[in-house]
Amino acid sequence: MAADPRTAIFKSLSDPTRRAIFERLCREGERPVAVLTAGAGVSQPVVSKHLAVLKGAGLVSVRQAGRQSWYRAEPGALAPMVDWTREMAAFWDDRLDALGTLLNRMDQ
Amino acid sequence: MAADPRTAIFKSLSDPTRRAIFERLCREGERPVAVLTAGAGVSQPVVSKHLAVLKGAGLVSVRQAGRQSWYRAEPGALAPMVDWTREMAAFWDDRLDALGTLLNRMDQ
DNA sequence: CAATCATATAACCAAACGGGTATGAAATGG
DNA sequence: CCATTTCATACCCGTTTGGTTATATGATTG
Repeated sequence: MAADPRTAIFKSLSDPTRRAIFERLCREGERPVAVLTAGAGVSQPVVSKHLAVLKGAGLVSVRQAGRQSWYRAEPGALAPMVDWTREMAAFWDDRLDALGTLLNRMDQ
Repeated sequence: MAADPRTAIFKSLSDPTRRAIFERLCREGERPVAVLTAGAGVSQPVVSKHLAVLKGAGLVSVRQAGRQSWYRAEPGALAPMVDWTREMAAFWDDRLDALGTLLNRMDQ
């Protein structure tokens, strides 16, 4: 999709429909396309395209089982985004700017 | 911009030029538009528009000083994104799926 | 083998997006 | 008070995006 993995991740998650699909995969585990389509609010081809975008960003992977495609969330793919956030937070920390608030949230 | 704060944040950060502007504000602190334009690789009006988008997502704020507009990053505005990530990580944790990897990164 | 089911792809469309140039508006300075 | 600086806004343009319907492909089942 985008050369930069960060851009690919942010772009993938910036669409509500697509993010909702990813959320479902996080909550419910591996699911076939038909199940994801039910309740997505859009047509099956649209779901397939969203899944392709998420796959392009590495956020999901597919397992073929007969005529079904089982998609699953790939947790590790969010790492570049988390790292970037920590990087930004470090700058604020350095400048004693809004110190702690976000870091506390990240540290639990 | 977008009703959902998460969507607004992800969308704002999904453009490389816009994200670079935000990064500079995180690194360098408060800066006027002219300074941000230098090195942005795009024209001043484009920088102003990107800043407007970031402001719409709450990621930056402005302070007017004479004819200059000093923009600064707003750390706290990333909170919904961090919270969402933690939420997703919790699901993986619950399902003992790819446990730890990302959480370790988030917890330092 | 024919029919059907699950998914992906193609073709298409309207809207949003990221960029540009031109202009407006407000503050500053000679 | 006129010229200049600083920024935002308006307008335009090509591309991307998110959605649709129609169709192709591949696996299953009768």
